[in-house]
Amino acid sequence: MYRKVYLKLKKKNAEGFAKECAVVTHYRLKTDIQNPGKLIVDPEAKLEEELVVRPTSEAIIWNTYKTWIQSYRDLPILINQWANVVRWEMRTRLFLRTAEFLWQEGHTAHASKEEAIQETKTMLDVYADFAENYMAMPVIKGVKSENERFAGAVDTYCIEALMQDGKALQAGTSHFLGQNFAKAFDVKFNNKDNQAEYVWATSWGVSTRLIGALVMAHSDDEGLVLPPKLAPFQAIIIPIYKGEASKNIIDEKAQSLLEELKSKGIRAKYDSDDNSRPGWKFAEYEMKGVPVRIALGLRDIENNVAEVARRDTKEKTSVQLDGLPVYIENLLNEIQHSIYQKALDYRNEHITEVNTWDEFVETLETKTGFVSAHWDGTPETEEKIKEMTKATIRCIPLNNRSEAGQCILSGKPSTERVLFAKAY
RNA sequence: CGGGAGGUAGUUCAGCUCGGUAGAAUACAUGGUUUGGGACCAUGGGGUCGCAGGUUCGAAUCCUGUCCUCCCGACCA
Repeated sequence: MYRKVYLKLKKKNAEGFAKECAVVTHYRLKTDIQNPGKLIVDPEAKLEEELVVRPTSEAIIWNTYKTWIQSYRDLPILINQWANVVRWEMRTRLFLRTAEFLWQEGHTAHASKEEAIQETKTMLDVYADFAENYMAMPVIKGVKSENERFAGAVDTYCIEALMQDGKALQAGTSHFLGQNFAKAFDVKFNNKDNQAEYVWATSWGVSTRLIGALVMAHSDDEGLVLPPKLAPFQAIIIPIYKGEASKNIIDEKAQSLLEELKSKGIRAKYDSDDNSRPGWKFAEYEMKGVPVRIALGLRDIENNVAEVARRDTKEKTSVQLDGLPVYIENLLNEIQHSIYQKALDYRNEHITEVNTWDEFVETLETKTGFVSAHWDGTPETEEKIKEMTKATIRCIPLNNRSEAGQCILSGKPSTERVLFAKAY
Protein backbone atom coordinates (compact mmCIF):
# COMPACT_ATOMS: atom_id res chain seq x y z
CA MET A 1 0.00 0.00 0.00
CA TYR A 2 1.40 3.37 -0.82
CA ARG A 3 0.78 7.01 -1.54
CA LYS A 4 -0.98 7.66 -4.77
CA VAL A 5 1.81 9.99 -5.92
CA TYR A 6 4.17 6.99 -6.16
CA LEU A 7 2.03 5.55 -8.90
CA LYS A 8 3.45 7.47 -11.78
CA LEU A 9 3.50 5.68 -15.05
CA LYS A 10 3.31 6.23 -18.73
CA LYS A 11 -0.28 6.99 -19.58
CA LYS A 12 -0.77 3.72 -21.39
CA ASN A 13 0.47 1.67 -18.43
CA ALA A 14 -1.33 3.79 -15.86
CA GLU A 15 -4.63 2.93 -17.48
CA GLY A 16 -3.80 -0.73 -17.13
CA PHE A 17 -3.19 -0.38 -13.43
CA ALA A 18 -6.02 2.00 -12.60
CA LYS A 19 -8.81 -0.54 -12.67
CA GLU A 20 -6.96 -2.92 -10.36
CA CYS A 21 -6.38 -0.46 -7.55
CA ALA A 22 -8.36 -0.46 -4.33
CA VAL A 23 -8.19 2.83 -2.46
CA VAL A 24 -7.90 3.33 1.28
CA THR A 25 -9.81 6.42 2.32
CA HIS A 26 -10.06 6.17 6.12
CA TYR A 27 -7.64 5.23 8.84
CA ARG A 28 -9.84 3.85 11.60
CA LEU A 29 -13.16 2.35 12.60
CA LYS A 30 -15.26 3.11 15.63
CA THR A 31 -18.10 1.44 17.48
CA ASP A 32 -21.54 2.27 16.25
CA ILE A 33 -23.51 4.13 18.92
CA GLN A 34 -26.77 2.91 17.46
CA ASN A 35 -25.55 -0.66 17.37
CA PRO A 36 -23.03 -1.45 20.14
CA GLY A 37 -20.65 -4.23 19.25
CA LYS A 38 -20.68 -3.24 15.58
CA LEU A 39 -17.93 -1.30 13.92
CA ILE A 40 -18.40 1.45 11.37
CA VAL A 41 -16.03 3.64 9.42
CA ASP A 42 -15.22 6.70 11.50
CA PRO A 43 -16.20 9.68 9.35
CA GLU A 44 -13.77 11.82 11.36
CA ALA A 45 -10.91 9.66 10.16
CA LYS A 46 -10.84 10.54 6.50
CA LEU A 47 -7.33 10.52 5.03
CA GLU A 48 -6.10 13.75 3.53
CA GLU A 49 -4.16 11.76 0.98
CA GLU A 50 -5.68 8.48 -0.02
CA LEU A 51 -3.55 5.34 -0.15
CA VAL A 52 -3.51 2.85 -2.98
CA VAL A 53 -3.48 -0.93 -2.65
CA ARG A 54 -1.45 -2.25 -5.52
CA PRO A 55 -0.65 -5.81 -6.47
CA THR A 56 3.03 -5.25 -7.20
CA SER A 57 5.91 -3.45 -5.61
CA GLU A 58 7.49 -1.87 -8.69
CA ALA A 59 6.68 1.58 -7.39
CA ILE A 60 8.61 1.05 -4.16
CA ILE A 61 11.48 -0.72 -5.88
CA TRP A 62 11.94 1.93 -8.52
CA ASN A 63 11.79 4.79 -6.06
CA THR A 64 14.67 3.01 -4.35
CA TYR A 65 16.60 2.08 -7.50
CA LYS A 66 16.50 5.74 -8.46
CA THR A 67 18.71 6.49 -5.47
CA TRP A 68 21.06 3.56 -6.11
CA ILE A 69 21.79 3.87 -9.80
CA GLN A 70 24.08 6.48 -11.32
CA SER A 71 26.60 4.58 -13.41
CA TYR A 72 26.77 1.47 -15.56
CA ARG A 73 29.08 0.28 -12.79
CA ASP A 74 26.01 0.08 -10.52
CA LEU A 75 24.38 -2.38 -12.87
CA PRO A 76 23.06 -4.98 -12.97
CA ILE A 77 21.08 -5.06 -9.73
CA LEU A 78 18.93 -7.91 -8.52
CA ILE A 79 16.65 -7.70 -5.51
CA ASN A 80 14.75 -10.78 -4.45
CA GLN A 81 12.13 -10.74 -1.75
CA TRP A 82 9.56 -12.93 -0.13
CA ALA A 83 6.58 -10.85 0.85
CA ASN A 84 2.97 -11.12 1.83
CA VAL A 85 0.87 -9.32 -0.71
CA VAL A 86 -2.59 -7.85 -0.27
CA ARG A 87 -4.83 -7.45 -3.26
CA TRP A 88 -8.31 -6.32 -3.89
CA GLU A 89 -10.20 -9.41 -5.07
CA MET A 90 -13.86 -9.56 -5.90
CA ARG A 91 -14.04 -13.26 -5.23
CA THR A 92 -11.34 -15.39 -3.73
CA ARG A 93 -10.43 -18.98 -4.39
CA LEU A 94 -8.40 -21.06 -2.00
CA PHE A 95 -4.69 -20.99 -2.90
CA LEU A 96 -5.37 -19.72 -6.42
CA ARG A 97 -6.66 -16.25 -5.75
CA THR A 98 -6.65 -15.07 -2.18
CA ALA A 99 -6.83 -11.53 -0.85
CA GLU A 100 -3.54 -12.05 0.94
CA PHE A 101 -0.79 -14.41 -0.08
CA LEU A 102 2.90 -15.11 0.14
CA TRP A 103 5.01 -14.70 -2.94
CA GLN A 104 8.53 -14.52 -4.12
CA GLU A 105 9.35 -11.67 -6.44
CA GLY A 106 12.48 -10.32 -8.00
CA HIS A 107 13.36 -7.02 -9.61
CA THR A 108 16.38 -6.42 -11.76
CA ALA A 109 17.94 -3.39 -13.45
CA HIS A 110 20.26 -3.63 -16.44
CA ALA A 111 22.38 -1.48 -18.70
CA SER A 112 21.23 -3.18 -21.89
CA LYS A 113 18.02 -4.40 -23.41
CA GLU A 114 19.60 -7.73 -24.37
CA GLU A 115 20.77 -8.43 -20.85
CA ALA A 116 17.33 -7.66 -19.44
CA ILE A 117 15.60 -9.93 -21.94
CA GLN A 118 18.12 -12.66 -21.12
CA GLU A 119 17.35 -12.27 -17.41
CA THR A 120 13.62 -12.51 -18.09
CA LYS A 121 14.10 -15.77 -19.96
CA THR A 122 16.54 -17.18 -17.41
CA MET A 123 14.01 -16.70 -14.64
CA LEU A 124 11.28 -18.24 -16.74
CA ASP A 125 13.53 -21.27 -17.10
CA VAL A 126 14.13 -21.35 -13.34
CA TYR A 127 10.39 -21.44 -12.74
CA ALA A 128 9.78 -24.03 -15.45
CA ASP A 129 12.55 -26.20 -14.02
CA PHE A 130 11.02 -26.04 -10.57
CA ALA A 131 7.53 -26.80 -11.85
CA GLU A 132 8.62 -29.75 -13.97
CA ASN A 133 11.49 -31.28 -12.05
CA TYR A 134 10.31 -30.70 -8.50
CA MET A 135 6.54 -30.30 -8.66
CA ALA A 136 6.37 -32.87 -11.48
CA MET A 137 4.01 -30.51 -13.26
CA PRO A 138 4.58 -29.98 -16.97
CA VAL A 139 4.31 -26.38 -18.12
CA ILE A 140 4.23 -24.54 -21.41
CA LYS A 141 6.56 -21.59 -21.67
CA GLY A 142 5.14 -18.73 -23.63
CA VAL A 143 4.44 -15.04 -24.07
CA LYS A 144 1.20 -13.35 -23.06
CA SER A 145 -1.01 -11.53 -25.49
CA GLU A 146 -1.50 -7.81 -24.98
CA ASN A 147 -4.72 -8.36 -23.04
CA GLU A 148 -3.14 -10.75 -20.59
CA ARG A 149 0.12 -8.91 -20.23
CA PHE A 150 1.19 -7.30 -16.96
CA ALA A 151 0.22 -3.65 -17.22
CA GLY A 152 3.75 -2.31 -16.81
CA ALA A 153 5.52 -4.79 -19.05
CA VAL A 154 6.71 -4.78 -22.62
CA ASP A 155 6.49 -8.57 -22.67
CA THR A 156 5.10 -10.96 -20.10
CA TYR A 157 6.51 -14.47 -20.24
CA CYS A 158 4.69 -17.19 -18.40
CA ILE A 159 4.53 -20.86 -17.59
CA GLU A 160 1.08 -22.32 -18.12
CA ALA A 161 -0.03 -25.59 -16.54
CA LEU A 162 -3.10 -27.70 -17.15
CA MET A 163 -5.12 -28.97 -14.21
CA GLN A 164 -6.88 -32.34 -14.18
CA ASP A 165 -10.24 -30.70 -14.76
CA GLY A 166 -9.06 -29.31 -18.07
CA LYS A 167 -8.64 -25.73 -16.91
CA ALA A 168 -5.38 -23.88 -17.36
CA LEU A 169 -3.46 -22.23 -14.57
CA GLN A 170 -0.79 -19.58 -14.84
CA ALA A 171 1.93 -20.90 -12.58
CA GLY A 172 4.51 -18.16 -12.79
CA THR A 173 5.41 -15.01 -14.71
CA SER A 174 8.56 -13.22 -15.75
CA HIS A 175 8.31 -9.73 -17.20
CA PHE A 176 10.55 -7.81 -19.53
CA LEU A 177 9.72 -4.29 -18.40
CA GLY A 178 11.73 -2.44 -21.03
CA GLN A 179 12.37 1.11 -19.91
CA ASN A 180 8.80 1.69 -18.75
CA PHE A 181 9.52 2.01 -15.06
CA ALA A 182 12.86 3.76 -15.61
CA LYS A 183 11.05 6.43 -17.58
CA ALA A 184 8.18 6.67 -15.12
CA PHE A 185 10.55 7.07 -12.18
CA ASP A 186 13.29 8.81 -14.12
CA VAL A 187 16.03 6.30 -13.45
CA LYS A 188 19.05 6.90 -15.69
CA PHE A 189 22.63 5.73 -15.65
CA ASN A 190 25.75 7.05 -17.34
CA ASN A 191 27.22 4.62 -19.85
CA LYS A 192 30.90 4.22 -20.66
CA ASP A 193 30.68 7.18 -23.01
CA ASN A 194 29.26 9.33 -20.21
CA GLN A 195 25.88 9.43 -21.86
CA ALA A 196 22.69 9.20 -19.76
CA GLU A 197 20.44 6.27 -20.63
CA TYR A 198 17.29 4.85 -19.11
CA VAL A 199 17.73 1.60 -17.22
CA TRP A 200 16.30 -1.66 -18.56
CA ALA A 201 14.30 -3.80 -16.16
CA THR A 202 12.71 -7.13 -15.37
CA SER A 203 10.51 -8.50 -12.63
CA TRP A 204 9.27 -12.00 -11.92
CA GLY A 205 7.38 -13.95 -9.33
CA VAL A 206 5.69 -17.09 -8.15
CA SER A 207 3.35 -17.46 -5.22
CA THR A 208 1.55 -19.85 -2.90
CA ARG A 209 -0.70 -20.34 -5.91
CA LEU A 210 1.82 -23.07 -6.77
CA ILE A 211 0.47 -25.04 -3.83
CA GLY A 212 -2.95 -24.97 -5.43
CA ALA A 213 -1.37 -26.03 -8.70
CA LEU A 214 0.38 -28.94 -7.01
CA VAL A 215 -2.85 -30.11 -5.42
CA MET A 216 -4.85 -29.92 -8.61
CA ALA A 217 -2.20 -31.39 -10.84
CA HIS A 218 -1.78 -34.73 -9.10
CA SER A 219 -4.42 -35.44 -6.48
CA ASP A 220 -7.08 -38.15 -6.74
CA ASP A 221 -10.22 -39.11 -4.81
CA GLU A 222 -8.14 -40.48 -1.94
CA GLY A 223 -6.43 -37.15 -1.40
CA LEU A 224 -3.11 -35.52 -2.12
CA VAL A 225 -0.43 -37.05 -4.29
CA LEU A 226 2.88 -35.36 -3.55
CA PRO A 227 5.95 -35.58 -5.74
CA PRO A 228 8.74 -37.31 -3.75
CA LYS A 229 11.14 -34.41 -4.16
CA LEU A 230 8.78 -32.06 -2.32
CA ALA A 231 7.06 -34.44 0.10
CA PRO A 232 7.88 -33.55 3.72
CA PHE A 233 7.81 -37.29 4.41
CA GLN A 234 8.71 -39.54 1.51
CA ALA A 235 8.08 -42.84 3.26
CA ILE A 236 5.93 -43.83 6.20
CA ILE A 237 6.44 -47.04 8.13
CA ILE A 238 3.33 -48.52 9.70
CA PRO A 239 3.49 -51.38 12.19
CA ILE A 240 0.89 -54.13 12.15
CA TYR A 241 0.71 -55.98 15.43
CA LYS A 242 -1.42 -57.86 17.91
CA GLY A 243 -0.62 -57.15 21.50
CA GLU A 244 2.31 -55.64 23.33
CA ALA A 245 4.79 -58.45 22.70
CA SER A 246 4.54 -58.43 18.92
CA LYS A 247 4.62 -54.64 18.90
CA ASN A 248 7.96 -54.65 20.67
CA ILE A 249 9.44 -56.96 18.07
CA ILE A 250 8.11 -54.85 15.22
CA ASP A 251 9.16 -51.59 16.88
CA GLU A 252 12.72 -52.78 17.00
CA LYS A 253 12.79 -53.86 13.35
CA ALA A 254 11.03 -50.71 12.22
CA GLN A 255 13.45 -48.47 14.10
CA SER A 256 16.46 -50.02 12.46
CA LEU A 257 14.76 -49.79 9.08
CA LEU A 258 13.99 -46.14 9.76
CA GLU A 259 17.64 -45.45 10.49
CA GLU A 260 18.71 -47.21 7.30
CA LEU A 261 16.30 -45.13 5.25
CA LYS A 262 17.44 -41.90 6.88
CA SER A 263 21.07 -42.74 6.29
CA LYS A 264 20.24 -42.94 2.58
CA GLY A 265 18.83 -39.41 2.80
CA ILE A 266 15.22 -40.55 2.60
CA ARG A 267 12.78 -38.50 4.65
CA ALA A 268 11.05 -41.29 6.53
CA LYS A 269 8.86 -41.59 9.59
CA TYR A 270 7.74 -44.47 11.76
CA ASP A 271 4.20 -44.15 13.06
CA SER A 272 4.09 -46.32 16.16
CA ASP A 273 1.06 -44.54 17.59
CA ASP A 274 -1.07 -47.08 19.41
CA ASN A 275 -4.21 -44.99 19.30
CA SER A 276 -5.16 -45.57 15.71
CA ARG A 277 -5.32 -48.82 13.83
CA PRO A 278 -3.40 -49.72 10.66
CA GLY A 279 -6.33 -49.17 8.32
CA TRP A 280 -6.83 -45.72 9.71
CA LYS A 281 -3.17 -44.87 9.21
CA PHE A 282 -3.22 -46.18 5.64
CA ALA A 283 -6.06 -43.85 4.77
CA GLU A 284 -4.56 -40.96 6.69
CA TYR A 285 -1.19 -41.01 4.92
CA GLU A 286 -2.80 -41.53 1.56
CA MET A 287 -4.84 -38.42 2.15
CA LYS A 288 -1.69 -36.54 3.05
CA GLY A 289 0.01 -37.73 -0.11
CA VAL A 290 3.01 -39.55 1.36
CA PRO A 291 4.59 -41.19 -1.72
CA VAL A 292 5.52 -44.55 -0.19
CA ARG A 293 4.04 -46.63 2.61
CA ILE A 294 5.89 -49.48 4.22
CA ALA A 295 3.75 -51.88 6.27
CA LEU A 296 5.59 -54.15 8.66
CA GLY A 297 3.97 -57.03 10.54
CA LEU A 298 5.07 -60.19 12.32
CA ARG A 299 4.32 -62.26 9.25
CA ASP A 300 6.58 -59.97 7.20
CA ILE A 301 9.42 -60.15 9.66
CA GLU A 302 9.26 -63.96 9.65
CA ASN A 303 9.67 -63.83 5.87
CA ASN A 304 12.20 -60.99 6.02
CA VAL A 305 10.03 -58.74 3.85
CA ALA A 306 7.86 -55.62 4.08
CA GLU A 307 4.79 -54.59 2.13
CA VAL A 308 5.58 -51.51 0.04
CA ALA A 309 2.71 -49.48 -1.41
CA ARG A 310 3.13 -46.51 -3.73
CA ARG A 311 0.70 -43.65 -3.39
CA ASP A 312 0.38 -42.71 -7.05
CA THR A 313 -0.73 -46.08 -8.45
CA LYS A 314 -1.77 -47.78 -5.18
CA GLU A 315 0.32 -50.80 -6.19
CA LYS A 316 1.49 -53.03 -3.35
CA THR A 317 4.60 -55.19 -3.50
CA SER A 318 6.33 -57.49 -1.05
CA VAL A 319 9.98 -56.46 -0.87
CA GLN A 320 12.97 -58.15 0.81
CA LEU A 321 14.08 -56.20 3.88
CA ASP A 322 17.75 -56.51 3.00
CA GLY A 323 17.66 -54.28 -0.05
CA LEU A 324 14.75 -52.18 1.05
CA PRO A 325 16.41 -48.74 1.36
CA VAL A 326 17.81 -48.99 -2.14
CA TYR A 327 14.46 -50.21 -3.41
CA ILE A 328 12.71 -47.25 -1.78
CA GLU A 329 15.25 -44.82 -3.16
CA ASN A 330 14.66 -46.09 -6.67
CA LEU A 331 10.92 -46.20 -6.16
CA LEU A 332 10.86 -42.55 -5.13
CA ASN A 333 12.61 -41.60 -8.35
CA GLU A 334 10.24 -43.79 -10.29
CA ILE A 335 7.23 -42.09 -8.69
CA GLN A 336 8.65 -38.65 -9.37
CA HIS A 337 8.98 -39.49 -13.06
CA SER A 338 5.75 -41.41 -13.23
CA ILE A 339 3.48 -38.65 -11.94
CA TYR A 340 5.22 -36.16 -14.21
CA GLN A 341 4.69 -38.46 -17.16
CA LYS A 342 1.06 -38.98 -16.26
CA ALA A 343 0.48 -35.25 -16.08
CA LEU A 344 2.41 -34.74 -19.30
CA ASP A 345 0.39 -37.36 -21.15
CA TYR A 346 -2.82 -35.78 -19.95
CA ARG A 347 -1.60 -32.34 -20.95
CA ASN A 348 -0.48 -33.46 -24.41
CA GLU A 349 -3.76 -35.24 -25.04
CA HIS A 350 -5.48 -32.00 -24.17
CA ILE A 351 -3.82 -29.74 -26.68
CA THR A 352 -6.21 -29.75 -29.58
CA GLU A 353 -5.60 -28.08 -32.91
CA VAL A 354 -8.75 -26.66 -34.44
CA ASN A 355 -9.38 -24.69 -37.60
CA THR A 356 -12.99 -23.60 -37.42
CA TRP A 357 -15.09 -21.68 -34.96
CA ASP A 358 -17.47 -24.60 -34.44
CA GLU A 359 -14.61 -26.97 -33.64
CA PHE A 360 -13.19 -24.37 -31.30
CA VAL A 361 -16.38 -23.99 -29.28
CA GLU A 362 -17.05 -27.72 -29.31
CA THR A 363 -13.57 -28.55 -28.05
CA LEU A 364 -13.75 -26.00 -25.25
CA GLU A 365 -17.12 -27.34 -24.14
CA THR A 366 -16.59 -31.08 -24.34
CA LYS A 367 -12.91 -31.97 -24.39
CA THR A 368 -11.60 -28.90 -22.49
CA GLY A 369 -7.86 -28.23 -22.11
CA PHE A 370 -5.73 -26.11 -24.42
CA VAL A 371 -7.05 -25.31 -27.86
CA SER A 372 -4.45 -24.42 -30.45
CA ALA A 373 -5.92 -22.06 -33.02
CA HIS A 374 -5.15 -19.22 -35.36
CA TRP A 375 -5.84 -15.71 -34.14
CA ASP A 376 -5.61 -12.44 -36.00
CA GLY A 377 -3.45 -10.86 -33.32
CA THR A 378 -5.86 -8.14 -32.24
CA PRO A 379 -7.02 -7.50 -28.66
CA GLU A 380 -10.53 -6.92 -30.01
CA THR A 381 -10.81 -10.44 -31.37
CA GLU A 382 -9.40 -11.95 -28.19
CA GLU A 383 -11.93 -9.95 -26.20
CA LYS A 384 -14.82 -11.14 -28.36
CA ILE A 385 -13.72 -14.74 -28.04
CA LYS A 386 -13.54 -14.34 -24.28
CA GLU A 387 -17.04 -12.88 -24.14
CA MET A 388 -18.46 -15.67 -26.24
CA THR A 389 -16.64 -18.67 -24.76
CA LYS A 390 -14.95 -17.55 -21.50
CA ALA A 391 -11.70 -18.78 -23.00
CA THR A 392 -8.63 -16.56 -23.10
CA ILE A 393 -5.28 -16.78 -24.80
CA ARG A 394 -3.08 -18.49 -22.25
CA CYS A 395 0.09 -17.89 -24.19
CA ILE A 396 1.89 -17.84 -27.48
CA PRO A 397 4.33 -20.71 -26.96
CA LEU A 398 8.04 -19.96 -27.23
CA ASN A 399 9.63 -21.49 -30.32
CA ASN A 400 6.17 -21.60 -31.85
CA ARG A 401 6.31 -22.78 -35.43
CA SER A 402 5.14 -20.50 -38.21
CA GLU A 403 2.08 -21.64 -40.06
CA ALA A 404 -0.17 -19.71 -42.38
CA GLY A 405 -3.83 -19.84 -41.40
CA GLN A 406 -6.96 -17.88 -40.77
CA CYS A 407 -8.27 -16.50 -37.51
CA ILE A 408 -11.01 -18.78 -36.20
CA LEU A 409 -13.26 -15.83 -35.44
CA SER A 410 -12.45 -13.05 -37.90
CA GLY A 411 -11.07 -15.16 -40.74
CA LYS A 412 -8.21 -12.71 -41.15
CA PRO A 413 -4.78 -14.09 -41.99
CA SER A 414 -2.56 -15.41 -39.19
CA THR A 415 1.00 -16.66 -39.12
CA GLU A 416 0.95 -18.88 -36.06
CA ARG A 417 -1.31 -20.74 -33.65
CA VAL A 418 -1.85 -19.60 -30.06
CA LEU A 419 -3.12 -21.53 -27.07
CA PHE A 420 -6.60 -20.78 -25.80
CA ALA A 421 -8.17 -22.25 -22.66
CA LYS A 422 -10.59 -21.61 -19.89
CA ALA A 423 -8.40 -20.65 -16.98
CA TYR A 424 -8.44 -20.21 -13.24
C1' C B 1 -24.67 -3.90 -5.28
C1' G B 2 -27.99 -7.49 -8.16
C1' G B 3 -29.75 -13.18 -8.58
C1' G B 4 -30.03 -17.97 -5.74
C1' A B 5 -29.40 -21.10 -1.29
C1' G B 6 -28.79 -21.56 3.80
C1' G B 7 -28.04 -20.63 9.51
C1' U B 8 -30.57 -26.80 14.43
C1' A B 9 -24.88 -31.03 18.99
C1' G B 10 -17.57 -30.03 17.91
C1' U B 11 -18.69 -31.44 12.44
C1' U B 12 -22.11 -32.87 8.30
C1' C B 13 -27.17 -32.74 8.23
C1' A B 14 -32.63 -34.50 9.11
C1' G B 15 -36.98 -32.41 11.42
C1' C B 16 -40.40 -27.16 9.26
C1' U B 17 -45.28 -28.43 4.26
C1' C B 18 -49.38 -30.40 8.57
C1' G B 19 -47.07 -26.15 15.81
C1' G B 20 -47.07 -30.42 21.12
C1' U B 21 -41.07 -28.53 23.82
C1' A B 22 -35.19 -31.77 19.33
C1' G B 23 -32.90 -36.37 16.38
C1' A B 24 -29.21 -39.24 13.11
C1' A B 25 -24.36 -40.05 11.50
C1' U B 26 -19.73 -38.83 12.96
C1' A B 27 -16.66 -36.87 16.76
C1' C B 28 -15.82 -36.89 22.23
C1' A B 29 -15.51 -39.69 27.43
C1' U B 30 -15.42 -44.47 30.19
C1' G B 31 -15.17 -49.92 30.22
C1' G B 32 -14.45 -54.34 27.48
C1' U B 33 -13.26 -57.10 23.09
C1' U B 34 -9.99 -55.96 18.97
C1' U B 35 -5.65 -54.63 15.43
C1' G B 36 -2.85 -57.21 7.46
C1' G B 37 -7.51 -51.19 4.48
C1' G B 38 -10.71 -45.54 8.15
C1' A B 39 -12.99 -51.75 14.33
C1' C B 40 -17.22 -53.62 17.41
C1' C B 41 -20.43 -53.73 21.81
C1' A B 42 -22.21 -51.19 26.10
C1' U B 43 -22.80 -46.76 28.83
C1' G B 44 -22.35 -41.48 29.07
C1' G B 45 -21.63 -36.00 28.26
C1' G B 46 -22.96 -32.33 24.70
C1' G B 47 -27.81 -27.93 21.39
C1' U B 48 -30.84 -20.34 24.77
C1' C B 49 -32.76 -24.52 17.01
C1' G B 50 -28.42 -17.13 14.24
C1' C B 51 -30.84 -12.80 16.85
C1' A B 52 -35.27 -9.72 18.20
C1' G B 53 -40.29 -9.15 18.18
C1' G B 54 -45.31 -11.15 17.06
C1' U B 55 -49.48 -15.01 16.69
C1' U B 56 -50.78 -19.19 20.03
C1' C B 57 -52.49 -22.66 25.92
C1' G B 58 -47.94 -24.14 23.36
C1' A B 59 -43.08 -22.08 18.11
C1' A B 60 -36.99 -25.17 15.46
C1' U B 61 -41.81 -25.28 12.75
C1' C B 62 -46.36 -19.88 11.24
C1' C B 63 -45.72 -14.11 10.57
C1' U B 64 -42.51 -9.54 10.67
C1' G B 65 -37.87 -7.44 11.16
C1' U B 66 -32.68 -8.02 11.53
C1' C B 67 -27.66 -10.12 11.39
C1' C B 68 -24.42 -13.55 9.18
C1' U B 69 -22.48 -17.34 5.72
C1' C B 70 -22.04 -19.73 0.98
C1' C B 71 -22.81 -20.03 -4.47
C1' C B 72 -23.56 -17.25 -9.39
C1' G B 73 -22.66 -12.33 -12.03
C1' A B 74 -20.16 -6.83 -12.52
C1' C B 75 -13.41 -7.10 -17.68
C1' C B 76 -10.69 -10.66 -12.62
C1' A B 77 -6.08 -14.28 -12.69
